[in-house]
Amino acid sequence: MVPRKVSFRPRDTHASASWEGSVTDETKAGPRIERYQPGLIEAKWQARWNERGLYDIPDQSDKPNYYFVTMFPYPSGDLHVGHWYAITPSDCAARYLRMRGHNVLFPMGFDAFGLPAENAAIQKGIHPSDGTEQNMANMRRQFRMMGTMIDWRREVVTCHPDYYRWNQWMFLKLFEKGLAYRDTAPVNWCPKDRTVLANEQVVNGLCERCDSPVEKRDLTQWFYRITAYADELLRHDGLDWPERVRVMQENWIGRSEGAEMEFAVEGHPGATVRFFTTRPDTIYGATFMVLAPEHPLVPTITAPEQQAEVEAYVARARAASDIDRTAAEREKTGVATGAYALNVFTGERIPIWIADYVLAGYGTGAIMAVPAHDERDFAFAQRFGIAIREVISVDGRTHGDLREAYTGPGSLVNSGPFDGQPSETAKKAIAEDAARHGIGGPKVTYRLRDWLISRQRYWGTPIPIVYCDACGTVPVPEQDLPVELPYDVEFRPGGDSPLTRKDSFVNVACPRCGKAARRETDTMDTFVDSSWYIYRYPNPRHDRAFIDRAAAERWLPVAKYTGGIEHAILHLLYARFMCKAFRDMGELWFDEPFVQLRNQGTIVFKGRKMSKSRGNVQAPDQYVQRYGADSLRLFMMFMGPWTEGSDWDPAGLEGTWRFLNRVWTTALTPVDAGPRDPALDGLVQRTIKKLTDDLAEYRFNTAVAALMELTNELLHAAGPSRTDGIRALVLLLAPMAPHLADELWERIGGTSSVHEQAWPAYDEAAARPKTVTLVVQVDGKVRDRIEIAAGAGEDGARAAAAQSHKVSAALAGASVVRAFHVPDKLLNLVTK
RNA sequence: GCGGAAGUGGUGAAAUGGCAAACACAGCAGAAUCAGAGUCUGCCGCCCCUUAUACGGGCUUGGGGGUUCAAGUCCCCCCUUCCGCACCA
Repeated sequence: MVPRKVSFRPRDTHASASWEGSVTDETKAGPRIERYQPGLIEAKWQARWNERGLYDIPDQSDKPNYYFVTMFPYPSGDLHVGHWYAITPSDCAARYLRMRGHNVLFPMGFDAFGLPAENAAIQKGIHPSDGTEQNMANMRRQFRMMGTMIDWRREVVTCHPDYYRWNQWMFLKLFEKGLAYRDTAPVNWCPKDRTVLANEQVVNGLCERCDSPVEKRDLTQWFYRITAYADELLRHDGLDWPERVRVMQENWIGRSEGAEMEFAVEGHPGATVRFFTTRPDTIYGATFMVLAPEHPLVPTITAPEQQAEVEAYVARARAASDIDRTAAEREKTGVATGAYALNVFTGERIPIWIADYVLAGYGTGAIMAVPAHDERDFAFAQRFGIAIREVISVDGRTHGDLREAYTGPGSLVNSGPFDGQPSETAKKAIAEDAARHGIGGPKVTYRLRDWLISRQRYWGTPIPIVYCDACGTVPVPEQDLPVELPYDVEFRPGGDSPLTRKDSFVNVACPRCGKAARRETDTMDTFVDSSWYIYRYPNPRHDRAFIDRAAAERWLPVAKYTGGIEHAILHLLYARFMCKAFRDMGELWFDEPFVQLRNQGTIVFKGRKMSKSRGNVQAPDQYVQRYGADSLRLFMMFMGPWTEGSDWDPAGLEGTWRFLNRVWTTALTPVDAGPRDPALDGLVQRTIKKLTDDLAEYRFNTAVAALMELTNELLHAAGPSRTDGIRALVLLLAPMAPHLADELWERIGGTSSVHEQAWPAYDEAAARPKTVTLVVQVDGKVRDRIEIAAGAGEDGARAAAAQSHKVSAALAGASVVRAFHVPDKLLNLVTK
């Protein structure tokens, strides 16, 4: 049984033997009109566009170039409703710009490396390469079914060697510049995916992909030095980006200004504790220090009598997951090391503790603790009975026992020579004083970590490095690229990457000395692949460089970029970093890859984000079959504001389907003779204006509504105004419903394709209504609505209002003391 | 906890400080039809007046206050939801 909500009449819009005979009588007296059959029309126009190369975009034409990119998909095998929601409105916006007179490149490709393909290999025995190729073939078919204006000649596929060889080349360039390096660090390990992850790919302690709790492991891994660009990445000057994304990037980079200093450890000559603080002004209140449990100094400085307790605490901290350790509002724990540091400013010896509220990964993994002016230090000091000394005071006096930490500004007290200084100036003064004493100085710290790019998996770009016992870490020479991923490998559940077991891959002669050496078996994070694909679209087959500069200079940077908000700090930050790094190498000529960014909202199904891994994707195919791609495209745009996202409920699809049927009927019903209709002419002009503005701003929903209103009027109109209105309607509909528009364009006698027509122009004066409804209020309450000629002044409006008996009745006995007139809209008469 | 966005009919939603609910979905009624589907027309926030209709009137954008001739829109306080950050020194 079919549930009622989604019960559809048996209707196959695709070709059937008898379609030519199926006609309906739409008008009482008029001739019979063919039924709107999207299946036939869409197949016809997709084939014709293809034959004519309508979307083969030249690099140069008589029109200005415009580079419009929407994020390319992972080839999961099917374009689901979420993809349609992301892609078809973007396609509409690109088509609109094309009609506005731009030479618009709207390319597509596949982010084709990644774990799902490899997991399928392990579980189902499908080779990632074969599975991915099959998936891409199906998705290309689906893309054509959508009616997109993609220039497929420029398709980019990241898992093909002619793409990833440049990924490897870029790695070598970054390595040369010291921007790619190998280091041992505590890293995030996903036990389910059996690979390390970048910080950006860990969300609340869980793997971004599979939601498994992430473990910390000390591993030697490859990093891209994104932190070298931290300050520049903080700036979004000149970018037309959503504020939200900018804020997310700023938070992620997390710049803080302060000072780094070091205190000597008592009884350990040469040993110092380096720490970062944003409040050097409070240093006279530092009554203890705290090291992260993982801090390398801990074993050295721990006093013998504290050793057992310290070791136990460190072991516990290491075992705890990040989620447990960072749980908010957790009670403070910690252990004294028994060691003391010397606060050079106060000359006091202060105890050194370890506690897990200090993070190994931030700053130096050590802090000076100022309980009087930091909430966390306050809680810790209270719990362990450590001295709390006030050094910042709002009123310049000291106050004895503090009940809570004071974290605001004030003037310094108990701070020796700095007493009386405002805290803001003292920050700088004390940091500089520290520099004079040779124990540190001003310092800026970031939360952003370098980008961990190596993955212990097969289906990715091999990292072009060879390890030689004699020569060490040796980059693969450029001329030996690509380092090809071997096809013939064995996939096993769990364990290492298949590459580590592939002797013919691993064993290699050292490029430097020729002796036996071993290849790096890690592959690159797939976010590396997608961090530069936009440079490849202009000429994806260029084999001399990662970018065909001659072609790319005509397009780059990307004028409009659309995609999901989930990439705010992942893809978008990485892509900006790569752009800047290669700009500094002279390979790119612009500072930012994406001039304008817009995020579509998320389309959810029953409250959950649609994704293949969650198993709740909704297939568009049945809807395309029943209503056609044009109806579905239109519905994607009509559901609500595109940037807000929506719950997937196909019920409303019936509305856009009916609308397109009305357009069809209206456009093909012969027009009776009649006089011009100035009111309809005005509506046509206003609709053109509305569509022009709305499509430029991605306000698809109100644009569709305006076309519906126009169509509802045209339905009952006659004469030349109707003919002109239909022509405008077909042109305005073209970016949204490209197949239907082209069919109607042909049938109403248009030449070539509707997609090669200019966007209709409008005349501001003609768009203004000739008669308007004047709302007359008395004391702010609506009393009457009067039709008057547009352009009447206040006197005219008041004269018209005086004629209204409803207004007179409301004014009975009262005298008008003031009047407010909004021309052509409203008159508010205010009485005593 | 900090930062941001949002809260409007049965539903999706619309509204440069100037007629709240455009445009649709669902629903109801009618036309046409042997009948259904599709199509077309009308109704479709709440309350009151009225036997009922017609005609009227009042209220209504999460709650409370304010600014204004006029507030969904601006300001203040509160509630709720969603998103981001979250022991970041």
